[in-house]
Amino acid sequence: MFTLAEENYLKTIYHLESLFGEGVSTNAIAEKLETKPSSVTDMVQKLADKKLLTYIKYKGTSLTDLGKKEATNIIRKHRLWEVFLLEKLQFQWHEVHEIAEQLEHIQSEELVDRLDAFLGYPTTDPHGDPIPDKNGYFKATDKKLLASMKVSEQGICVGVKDSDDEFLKYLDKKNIAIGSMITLLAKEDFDHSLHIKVDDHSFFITKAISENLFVKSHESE
Amino acid sequence: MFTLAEENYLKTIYHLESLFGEGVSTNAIAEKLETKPSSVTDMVQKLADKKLLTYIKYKGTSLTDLGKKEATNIIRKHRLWEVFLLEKLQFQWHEVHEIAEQLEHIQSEELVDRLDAFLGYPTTDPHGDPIPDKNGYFKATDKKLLASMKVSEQGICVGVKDSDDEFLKYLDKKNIAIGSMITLLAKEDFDHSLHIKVDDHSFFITKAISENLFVKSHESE
DNA sequence: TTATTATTTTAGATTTGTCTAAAAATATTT
DNA sequence: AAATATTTTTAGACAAATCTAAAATAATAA
Repeated sequence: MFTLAEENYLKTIYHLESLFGEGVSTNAIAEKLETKPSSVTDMVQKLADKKLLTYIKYKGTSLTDLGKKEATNIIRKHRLWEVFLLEKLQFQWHEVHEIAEQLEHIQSEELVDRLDAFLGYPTTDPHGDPIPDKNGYFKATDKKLLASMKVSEQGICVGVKDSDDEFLKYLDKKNIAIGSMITLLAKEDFDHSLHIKVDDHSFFITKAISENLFVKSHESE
Repeated sequence: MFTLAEENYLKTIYHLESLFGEGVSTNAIAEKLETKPSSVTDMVQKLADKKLLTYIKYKGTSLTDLGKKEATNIIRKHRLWEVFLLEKLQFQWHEVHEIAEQLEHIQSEELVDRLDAFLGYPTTDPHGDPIPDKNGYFKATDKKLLASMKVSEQGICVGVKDSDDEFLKYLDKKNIAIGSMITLLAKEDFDHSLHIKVDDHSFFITKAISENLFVKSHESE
């Protein structure tokens, strides 16, 4: 249906739009896709011709409903494959994204449906992000940053904010994964580091780490 | 490492070479890939520059060891994905090839190794063809055509010769699959049709069908 | 408000993989 | 062996997606 390049543009514009609102700038897209602004202008005009987005010169672009539908479908595929890689093939957290970037472009609705069923219709991916259903519908999760927890509160790890490779490796090393039960033992006011317990093991994490990990309150479950 | 087009050429040339011997003709490649001979000439020269094959003008091409290694790796991936689709996602026989054509191009050695392990290191794919190991090594199966069986002999279905879509649908309908036990009840000399028993069900098949189904003698197992 | 800076677009070139049409080489007939 | 047919290659063109360099527009500062 769409080329690889087109799909990557749609996905990127979708993400930028949900982060910063309508009217995504040419430079923002170029930076995310590691390409030149002039290339973005070309492609955006092409996608506008195909009614996947609206584009006003010098004013940025916004996806149409059709474009959003395509984008969420690609995101659905990406996240389902991530679940597959992690749960079925025992990949580690930081390894799944790159491979899912390729798998998300495989064209077969039947395949996606069967994969979905095979995985037991998961609703979130290994990063805690929701997996859209066949119609592109999904509800935002009630996740919050580990940094916002109160002392003695318990939370279940549901994802990460920035999936930096080094960070994901750190999590793997510390045995923090989706579903890990995290208890906040103490807060250090001086540098905002946290003393936490994961499973049976307790240790300290820096402020930066705590602001990059999403948890779901254990009470709310 | 290689582009999609390059990989498809390598795979096609490998298949043609194993069928008809060294020195694959430009037209043969063009026909298989549904492209023009002039396009083949261009690509073949490019692949020769990359030392993946040897090419002599007007004389055809043959894969180098490097080219064969690449080709068998793609075939390995294709066949592993076919097993996955059939065994894990419950696809039918005739549906797997087209999707595997896409999946075979996913780049990740780690992924292939883990998939291999996840599937239990299968040695043949759903068409009865051997799956090369990591080093490209595989041994030819001792399969033979159903048409060559003797009356009252038993065989296990191991694959098909031409995987025509209609034919695979026919097999699905008749409940003939990899591993099916087939007993030859009788041969009709007049039209060479066969009376066979599959599991508990017996019926007639035409000569054409019997010459397109591979079995492995049950004694040899 | 004018000058300067940053962003975005246009124009033209490049690469990959393809095509058509014509030329060259090889194979087959007569 | 010459004529004909087939196969293969070359030459030149094209679409997709990208780039560089220059021009146009918008935003910011003096």
